[in-house]
Amino acid sequence: MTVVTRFAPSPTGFLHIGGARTALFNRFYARRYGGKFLLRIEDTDRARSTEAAKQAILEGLQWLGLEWDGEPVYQSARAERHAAVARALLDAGGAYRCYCSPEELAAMREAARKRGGGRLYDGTWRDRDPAEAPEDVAPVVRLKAPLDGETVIDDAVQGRVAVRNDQLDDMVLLRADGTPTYMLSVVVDDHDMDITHIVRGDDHLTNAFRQTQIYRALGWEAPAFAHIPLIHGPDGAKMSKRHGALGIEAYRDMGFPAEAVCNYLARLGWSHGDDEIFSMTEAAGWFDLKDIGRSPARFDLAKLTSLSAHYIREMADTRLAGLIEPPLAARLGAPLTALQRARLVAGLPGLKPRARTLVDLAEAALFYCRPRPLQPDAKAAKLLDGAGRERLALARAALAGIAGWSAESAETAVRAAAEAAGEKLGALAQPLRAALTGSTVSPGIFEVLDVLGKAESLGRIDDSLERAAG
RNA sequence: GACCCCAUCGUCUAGCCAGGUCAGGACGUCACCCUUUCAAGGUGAAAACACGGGUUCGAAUCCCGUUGGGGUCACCA
Repeated sequence: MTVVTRFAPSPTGFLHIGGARTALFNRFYARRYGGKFLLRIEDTDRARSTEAAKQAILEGLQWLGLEWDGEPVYQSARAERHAAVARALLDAGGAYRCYCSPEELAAMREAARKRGGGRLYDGTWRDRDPAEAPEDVAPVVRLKAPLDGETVIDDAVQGRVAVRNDQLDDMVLLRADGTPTYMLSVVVDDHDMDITHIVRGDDHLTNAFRQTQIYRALGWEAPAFAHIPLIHGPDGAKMSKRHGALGIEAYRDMGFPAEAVCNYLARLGWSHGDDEIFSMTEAAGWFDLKDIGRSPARFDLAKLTSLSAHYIREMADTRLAGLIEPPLAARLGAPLTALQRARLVAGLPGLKPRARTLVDLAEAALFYCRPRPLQPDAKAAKLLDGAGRERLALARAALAGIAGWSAESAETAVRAAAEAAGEKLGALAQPLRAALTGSTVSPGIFEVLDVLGKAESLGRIDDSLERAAG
């Protein structure tokens, strides 16, 4: 049997962190067993589904690198098939028409609450003679669910879970307007798409019982279920808009590389021994449902950030440059010139270990690309006053005499100048840093000198010297 | 409220199924080292089996209960 998994988001909002992880696990599982990973857009709620949300989901998946197999299936396009299945079930006696009014239903719900649980729907029309049907009421179609016994699902994550059938009522399959409900559509689609494993959030666990009853009524074999615990916000509460439930693109915009987000998400609820940092290919090779935990996890931005820093450090310079060029150009107000790009790539090795996100990195890289004269920040400006200016002049003189410009030769020259002046290296390095970068924080100063080149370096130093003099 | 699920450092987790380890790792925190700033890196430290009963020579591991957290209870998906 070929494994077929699916991710089935409803396009009523962005792709959130939990959905992304669900998609990731489904993809891992399909890859692990050489199967297929399908995408189904559950857009049957026309009132709430939006084109923008659909795009956000597709783009989010693509950004994360979670490509699906084949074309996405749109649930709304299959409504006629869903309804036909329900009508066939009706003809076979596995379902019936119910003419209850919303008021009657509300009363039943109230009665059930007073009773302290159990079935909501009291079965009024289950065995009633259809001849008694009121003529002016459009009926819904309900499943004739089993009254006693229990419905059991053997969940790959949760284990065997059983619910007594007297807790489950006759769910609506077809609305009064003839459109199928979610519960029916999901079952028909999963069946028609040959889904073998349904990996989804814990919040669907109770739906699994209802769906199992539909499968049974239809005489279809249910797929295997794996209900993964939800991701909670940092405070332990359910992820909601108030509690850090952002769209995946928000994390992209915060500067987290996609591989860091994937790696982080993979470790939330799933583990492979003590492995923390791994590629998605490795994870797919290791992945199995039995290694998914049963308890919910809290979202921890600090750990994501540390993974982000790791992937930035490890990333190839040219690729990294490509990722931060757009925001850099935006800050500069112009596209990068070849010279700026060359300096950027050359400066990246020193910049990388100092950045935690791509946003940090772009910000820190700005000084390599800024045109002269640089505008020093307040702390840097202070380093260029009085004594600092004199030491800077000392450093300039030492630098100006260098024949073969390199990080090493610059270091030799500046160290010698510091020693001659009876100063510590830092006394010359900090003013130099302020002049060269406009800041008090930067990569190693000799590396900066090297990347900038002799002419640009001396030019920036002179800019500072002149500013301090004037 | 009813039904269902869960419970190891602050967080993510290994260990649990097939009881015997100083309960391991990672993030974060703290200290020290390195050092031209800031990072990175290195070394080290503090930090957990929710509670109560069993079963057993022995329980984080098996059983029951309590407490705490979570999910679901629509003609939404």
